[in-house]
Parts: sequence; C-alpha cells; structure tokens
Amino acid sequence: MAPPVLLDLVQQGETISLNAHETLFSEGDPVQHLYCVAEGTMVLSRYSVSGERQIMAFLFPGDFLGITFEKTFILGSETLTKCTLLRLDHSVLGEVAANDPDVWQAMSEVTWRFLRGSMELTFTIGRKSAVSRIASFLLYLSFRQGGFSSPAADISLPMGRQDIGDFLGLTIETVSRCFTKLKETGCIALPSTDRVELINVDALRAAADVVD
Amino acid sequence: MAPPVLLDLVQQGETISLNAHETLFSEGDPVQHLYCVAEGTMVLSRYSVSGERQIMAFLFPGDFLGITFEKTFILGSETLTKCTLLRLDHSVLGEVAANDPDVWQAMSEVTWRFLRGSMELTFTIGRKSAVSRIASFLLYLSFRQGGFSSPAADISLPMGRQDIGDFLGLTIETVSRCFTKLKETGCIALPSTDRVELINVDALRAAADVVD
DNA sequence: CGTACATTTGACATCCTTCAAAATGAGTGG
DNA sequence: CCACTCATTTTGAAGGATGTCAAATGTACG
Repeated sequence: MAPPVLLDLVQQGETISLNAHETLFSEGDPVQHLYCVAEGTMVLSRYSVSGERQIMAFLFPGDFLGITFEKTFILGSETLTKCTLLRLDHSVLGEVAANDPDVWQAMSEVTWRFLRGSMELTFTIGRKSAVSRIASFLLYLSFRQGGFSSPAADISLPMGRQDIGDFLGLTIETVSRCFTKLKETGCIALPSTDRVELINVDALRAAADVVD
Repeated sequence: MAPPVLLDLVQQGETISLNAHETLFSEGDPVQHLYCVAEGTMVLSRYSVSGERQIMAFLFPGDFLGITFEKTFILGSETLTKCTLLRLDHSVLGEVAANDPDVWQAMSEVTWRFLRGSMELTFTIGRKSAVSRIASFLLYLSFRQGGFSSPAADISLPMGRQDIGDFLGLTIETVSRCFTKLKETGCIALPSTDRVELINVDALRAAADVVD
C-alpha cells in the first residue's frame, strides 16, 4: 500500500519512539523531517481558537507524515498509543527527489491518498447522521485493519470516544449512544470498550449509507 | 496566485465555453484534460447514493481542475455561471512534466492548496454552528474576490442558497435564516439576493470564530 | 480493595431540519 | 410599461436529532 520507494528511503533514516499521548509536532512548527509510522496509531489534527480539536486523519503503520511542500506544518500530530516512527531529514528527501522522478511520483500519490481521505471525511461530516458517521468510521477501520481484499471483522479501537468524536464532529455522548444503537440493532458487538466485532456488515453498510 | 508555469502551459491549449449549470465532467469519468477557469464560477462536488450533493470546492478564475494522478475523476464538476475554460490535453502535461521539475512543483502546489481548502472545509463543517459557517464562508469569498491583501467588502454570490447549503452541510432554509441573522446583527447588508456587503468585518470575524 | 478516569445512560435544552406558506425577483407576452 | 408566471428566497411553526449537564456504571491500575 505504501509506496516502496518512500519506504526504502525512510528506512535509511533513524527510528524514534514515542509514548501514548505525546506530541510529535504542532501546527506551525517548521517541517524538518519526513516520518513514517512503523508501529502504533497517531492523529493529525487542528485546534480552533477556542481549543476545540478537529482530527483530520488517523495514522496507522505505513502512513506518512510530513509529505508537504509547505515550510511549516498546517496540522499538529499526536500519538494515541506507544509509537515507533522512521524519520528522514527533509533536506535528504529534497536531494533524492530532485534526481528521482519516482520519488516525486510517490509523494504525489501519498498526497492524493490523503486528499481523498480528507474529502471522504468532509462528505461524511457534511451529509450524514451521527449513526451513519459511526457506521462509516467502523467500515473504514475494518478496511484499514484487514486490507481492502479482506476487511477485518474484529476491529480494535486504539482511539477513545473523544477522539472519534473529534474526528466525526460529534460529542462523546453521541458517539457512545451510536455505538449502543448499532449494538442494539445487531450490526456490531462490543466485547470491550476498545474492541468492535462486525456482526452484520450489510446492515452496517446500509446504516453508513454506502449501499450499492 | 496561480502558478505562472501552469498558466503558460494551459494557454497553449484550446478555449472552451460553457453555459450556466452545465456538467464539465462527472465522478468516474476518465481524466483527459487539465482545465483552468478563465471566467465564471464552477463547483467540484460529489453525490451520495441518495442523490445528496456535497460541494467540495468553488472554483474561480485562475483555479485549476484535473490536476490529479488518478485515472478517473473522483469529483464531478459543474458550472454555476457562464464559463470559459482553458484546456490542455493531459498527455501533453505528462510530457512536459517529465522534463520540467518546475511543472511538478507547480502541480504539487496546486494540489496542496486544494488540500488546505478541503481541511478548512472539514474544520468549518465539523466544529462550527450554522451562523459561524456562513460567516466563515463570506470571509472566504471576501478573500477570493479581493485578494489576500485587500479583501472585498462588496461580495457577489454567483451561487444560489442551495449551493451554499450543499457546501456547508446546511439546508437552504438555514442558510437563508443565517443571512438574515447576520444582517440583523449589523454584520452584513444584503442589497440584493446575489450580493453581500460586509458592514462590520470584526463582528463577522467574531461570528466566524476566527478571532486572533 | 480503592481511586481515578473513561464510558454509558438519563433528562432536558437547543439548534437545525422539515413541511408549508408567503414574499421577492426575473423573464415573458400583452 | 404593466400584468402574469415561474423559480428562488424568506419566513413561520412544529418536530427531531444532537448537544449539554449530571449521575451512574464500568475499567484499569496501584
């Protein structure tokens, strides 16, 4: 899934470790490194003046951070769990990219994947009810954790309810109520607070309004 | 604002004209051309299975369409007004880009600008009230129409209330009510249905929750 | 076992939507 | 130039979905 060219590159860099709920960089920090998540889960987010957080993306192993042509980060990044990351100096990336069009290609590919995700999120938040948003989110996690050919039926939730709410534009209470509702309607089971089993995927897809 | 390299390129192509409310391309169509809006206003949008429209961006003169590495469009495009566009075959773009890193650079720049806009929209829809969304939207138009150094105080609305609603995740009624509310609070004046005057920009900024 | 924190549930308020009707505005023919 | 018609916008009233506030339950960790 992740472009091999970039993986190769980033594996030449250093490995860094972070604990859960640490900040890797903040909005406005100068862009110095290209990162790749090796283990753990992170978020990219933006805060309003009043301190509200909008999570723009969840990042899982294989995802990149810092693929940008901006001088400063327009999003902040925090860990949700313990994480290990691969890090490459941006100047090195620049040098390599100047001589290797494949690197440009790969960077564009990653950027476009991110853009698609961003538009998907806009669509989800703009046009869907709370239950639909949660259902969509669970299907998204299912794909991310199992791959597109074999979506996972047993999902882990490395993020808390607050994080999910900050992603989908909902409050924790609403998130919780929607989980309960999906459980009651037989779409999912909740064996524990950080785990979801997809019981009836068709019904879940219908709830997410992605019927085809 | 628009990268000169791309403008030069696209000016070598053909000029096409469209009437108001025509479709330039639809979601899923093969990407064959790079377009640049010369005159008029357009939208990029996506439809849900139930036929609801989410507008992802408004396009004004100088904006590009079809800067993508995908084979097919992931968004559809429609005109709001009479438009003229400059069109360049994508194969030509590919050839030039292969030899000229400046073109890649410019394309990335445009992509990132679009991405920033997309995240701005996510933030607006996810975290703001109806009035805040409308206020933010008006400030956005003010910048687009006057430039960042001299935002316009007299704004034209080439889009209808439905379009604004489809952009901000609101109904036409709510959009209308918010306009009325902003008028009543002295932030704006509505000399006609497609025109807005910014009376009290500070108050509007406060309403938009972008105080700094 | 006990504390601290996250999640769930409940009751109520609020905002936005929905449905319906009135007002406004643009285009057309008399 | 004025009346007529159609589409769009505005306004009103009522309902519903989500947010807010508060309490209870559940879970992790010392």
